Amino acid sequence: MEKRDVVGVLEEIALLLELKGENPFKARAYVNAARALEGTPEEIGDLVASGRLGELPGIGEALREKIATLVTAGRLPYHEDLRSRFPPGIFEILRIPGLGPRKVRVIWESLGVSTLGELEYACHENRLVELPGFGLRSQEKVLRGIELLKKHRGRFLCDVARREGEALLKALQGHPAVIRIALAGSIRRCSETSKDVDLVAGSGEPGPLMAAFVSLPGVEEVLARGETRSSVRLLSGLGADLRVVSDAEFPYALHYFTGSKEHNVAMRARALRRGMKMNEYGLFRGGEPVPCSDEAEIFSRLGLAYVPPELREGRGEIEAAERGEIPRLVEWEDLKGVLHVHTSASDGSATLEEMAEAARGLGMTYLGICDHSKAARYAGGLNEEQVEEQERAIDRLNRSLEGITLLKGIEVDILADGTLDFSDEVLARFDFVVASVHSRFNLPEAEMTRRIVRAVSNRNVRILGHPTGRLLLAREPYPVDLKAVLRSAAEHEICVELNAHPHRLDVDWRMIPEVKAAGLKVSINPDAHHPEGLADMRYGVGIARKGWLTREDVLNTLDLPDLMKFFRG
DNA sequence: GCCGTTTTCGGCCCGACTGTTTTCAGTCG
Repeated sequence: MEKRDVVGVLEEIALLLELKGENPFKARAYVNAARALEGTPEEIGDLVASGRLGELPGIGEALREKIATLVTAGRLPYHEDLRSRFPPGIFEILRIPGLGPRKVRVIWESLGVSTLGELEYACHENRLVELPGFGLRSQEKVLRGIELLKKHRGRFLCDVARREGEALLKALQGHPAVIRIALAGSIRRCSETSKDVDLVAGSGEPGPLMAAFVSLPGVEEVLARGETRSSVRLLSGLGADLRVVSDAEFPYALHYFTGSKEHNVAMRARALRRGMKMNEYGLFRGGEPVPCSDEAEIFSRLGLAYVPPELREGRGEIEAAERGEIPRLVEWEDLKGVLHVHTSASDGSATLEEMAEAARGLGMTYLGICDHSKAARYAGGLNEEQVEEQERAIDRLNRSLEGITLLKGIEVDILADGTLDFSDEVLARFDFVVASVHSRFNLPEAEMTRRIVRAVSNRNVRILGHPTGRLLLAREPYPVDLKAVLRSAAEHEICVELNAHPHRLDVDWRMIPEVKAAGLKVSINPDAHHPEGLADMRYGVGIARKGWLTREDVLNTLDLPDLMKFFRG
């Protein structure tokens, strides 16, 4: 069992213990152990094999044994026992905002409700109102929460979808029947969420390939199986489709199944206007195929410059391609450094040094440390003394580190009135300041807008962190007049964060053209809380590309001297 | 369930907010 799976089981045990009404600190211990595992760069198999698992902080005798069982046996009877005490639907109910383990337990025990659908029905019957600790308002809130969940049901975050997709790709790539194979669909377009994995293969023998696909180890259920298309559901709940065409048809199929639907409609209409017909099997003029060896040639045959998959959203990319105005989009290799990461000084799990090592390993030349400020108590926010302490630690490290420079930053909380969590004198000490909203998300739009405008007007602030506060598939953005915020940000020459954490991807790519139009640069920031989190910047690059950004539009493509010039305003 | 020590068990992050209640429990970040 992989580390990620072990972490998942430990977190689920914590939840189940809380549902059961166990000592909450016991549940916390499981969460702590999960964090400890996530935080160590070591392979979990090595830790178990070498008997060093117990050396991790928060893992004692009992957890050491349970984790070892999980890793070696792939399952844990303790976990399965716990799980069997509750209906499976209870996990979905727990995802309703405002419902924690205690309230869910009350609902389940007193109403016998065990699925989202039953709960919705119970709300409509006014049965929640009667329960201790509940009332009319909480019932309405639960209903709104169910609506939100239903809206997102069946969608998966980009990191999950990509991981699953790449695993399938890797498993099939070596198959002797495969000539070409690629990920298509929303994953290839770097969408922030996906419903399923789309794979397209070119092959002369679809039969054996399909047989291999439907019997891959991650497949839970085969939904459909045919010669050209098979559809399965993976253990994770994610769907996966494999379409097999001849090798000659591959470029057309890849384009067609990459989408988006809007892009394809526009492309087919264009083909018609030019006397051709286009579908997933080819491009035809008068019934005769127009041969293309790759996607670029298809675009070229239609009089278009190549359109990168990220741009294929039916938002003017075809018109731009016709004019030859598809920009050279920003690439991973353009990134020079990382801004906005956390360390164990606040709620991260790694030290300054470990984060620096990881950033250097990714080829980055600077790393901006941005732990939380003191108002973020839940996240172990730093006070003024701790900030000074960290400053000294960074100075010490910078003297010994080679190839990478640590920058002194802070993610300062924007307080409810738009003032910041540190005085201007303290903020002025940092190399740069990221200002973010972490509380009071429910202010009316006008007040929220005033609040953030005030924050970005502070001369010490250089970056506005996760500008809309959304959590993908979980929390809507807070109401805010983003255009007004962008105007103010432009006036004060600050930069807008593209938070690359897969749960955020905030600012939304649909808004990025407006950010650029306002004359603002975007900073692709991982908001990493552990070393592996730095690689999330890849998702940020994908989103930046969806927003039509070039290297020049992205702050952290600057070399350190130019970056510091920007920070000093 | 972990940890540190008071070496055998008590404390474990905590304040704001919400909706319930009439002084507080649960949830969230």
